[in-house]
Amino acid sequence: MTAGVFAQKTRLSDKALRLYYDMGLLEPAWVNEHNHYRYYSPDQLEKAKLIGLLRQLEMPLTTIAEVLSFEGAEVTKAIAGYWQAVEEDIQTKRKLVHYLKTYLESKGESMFEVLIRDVPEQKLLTLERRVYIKELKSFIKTSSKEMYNHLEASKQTVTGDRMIIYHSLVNEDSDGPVENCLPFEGRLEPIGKMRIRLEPAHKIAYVRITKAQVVFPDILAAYDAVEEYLVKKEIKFDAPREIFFADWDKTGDNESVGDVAFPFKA
Amino acid sequence: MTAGVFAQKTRLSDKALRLYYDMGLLEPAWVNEHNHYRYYSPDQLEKAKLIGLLRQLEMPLTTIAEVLSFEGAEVTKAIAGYWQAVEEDIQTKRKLVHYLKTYLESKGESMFEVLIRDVPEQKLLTLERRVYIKELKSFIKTSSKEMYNHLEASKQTVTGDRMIIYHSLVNEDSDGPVENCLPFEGRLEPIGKMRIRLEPAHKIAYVRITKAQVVFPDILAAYDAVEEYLVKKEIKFDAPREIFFADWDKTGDNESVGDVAFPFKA
DNA sequence: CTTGACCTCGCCCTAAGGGCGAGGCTTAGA
DNA sequence: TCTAAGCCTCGCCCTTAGGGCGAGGTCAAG
Repeated sequence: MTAGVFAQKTRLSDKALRLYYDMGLLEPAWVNEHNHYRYYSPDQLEKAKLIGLLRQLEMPLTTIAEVLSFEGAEVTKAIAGYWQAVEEDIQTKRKLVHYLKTYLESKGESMFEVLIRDVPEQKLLTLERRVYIKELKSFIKTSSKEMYNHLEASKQTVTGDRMIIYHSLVNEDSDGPVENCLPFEGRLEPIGKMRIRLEPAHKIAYVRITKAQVVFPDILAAYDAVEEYLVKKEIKFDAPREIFFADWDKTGDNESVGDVAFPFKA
Repeated sequence: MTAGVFAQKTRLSDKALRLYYDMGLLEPAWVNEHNHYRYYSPDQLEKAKLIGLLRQLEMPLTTIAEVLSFEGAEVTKAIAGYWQAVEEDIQTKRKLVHYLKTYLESKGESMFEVLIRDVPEQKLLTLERRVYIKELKSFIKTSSKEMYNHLEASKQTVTGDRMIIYHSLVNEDSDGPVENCLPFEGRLEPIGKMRIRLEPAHKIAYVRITKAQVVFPDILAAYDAVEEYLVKKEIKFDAPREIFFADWDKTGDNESVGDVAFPFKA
């Protein structure tokens, strides 16, 4: 079967078939070595059609190649896995759409009240790492645990509110350094990747957030509110942070758990 | 504010900002005519951030430009409209995933029994048009109504099963000509774009489908079954058609409404 | 005056092809 | 046997929304 006929039968374009050949996704049954004419066999119709259907899902060709390398139930599993990821992606975007809606509707009348307060000098035990948004939760969990363990082993206790500092943008495809911080007093040796540093006294502009608001994209509104406030006042600020003063597990969804804060020099 | 500072504040890349400038989506507050340095004003932060969020939805820049050209509630509406389209697209794909699952699971043991029957010569009143899959339903509805009206006005009646012939591929981005056909007897003048033609006697290979199966992508399985049968027997066939013998509105979801058929010459 | 940081511009790259045109191959008709 | 039409391949440029890199111009501070 010539390339043209095969294209018609599979409802794939000639160009697409050539591409699949070039990248080894669907090799013709026979290729004339002299003029490079491609000839397909009827056995290949099924595979070609499957590729076409997977492309209708906008599955990338590399993923399709993977899927086709499987057999039997694995194929279905691979497709389901891919689709699961798509659904999750859509779910995130859905939330963003919702956020945009409320953001645009409440334009101007921010739901947040921006406050200012002084933060005294603090000694911090910190763990910093570059993480993507996906890894953020687990990073916070494990790094907190490590640090608490270290403090306990050293017979020291936490003396302030734990903080997450976002030194740079963290999202789907940008891993800003994130620093998990625990304030303490007394003496402590740094172990592993932990650092001990002194944070000078400063002021922060902040808004108080509830547990329910600590979720993408709702939390963006909190950041926006503080940032807008500072920009309006022409105050220069440093890396934003989330300061948690409540015990996460013991806090209800509509109770305050912490602040979204931007430090600045008075 | 220089380009770099603005990029940091908006969390957009420098390249992106330049692109938005080049295409007029977000013009800097001032551009140095001599060295083309761009300078932005704080007023533009909000717009830039909105663009960034819309890009997170993977909204195309042209659509973003449209959205930004609106004001007030129109903006929200435009975003909602865009998102609606995305959801519909996902819904279609979701169905396709489901179809793939059942298709791959029931590999080999097709649920359809392919049958052969003779179709006698028929006189057809037809309306043909190029339509995309989106327009298909409404085309069938309106063209059927037109033809029924014409038959009634001419005191003729339908003498066979109505048929939809797909002369070429119809989907999201390919509008094959689609022909809606009503068999009749007697004399009739063609009006408007209607055609009257004689379809010679032929054989068809077909599978019977229920009302529930007349929906993308389930109907693909029916097409596949017949096509596979004919290919295996090395029988050449013509444009496929859907032949409906039942009254759509009076048929239950699991009752047969028609056949998916491929005509061929014996 | 120099250094380093910042900025622009231009080129090439991505994924999955679409469109077009040159040139080669094959086959049917004259 | 010649020719024209149709089919095939290959190569180039185009699309989106930028990313990466390098050359060269610019700015502010030491």
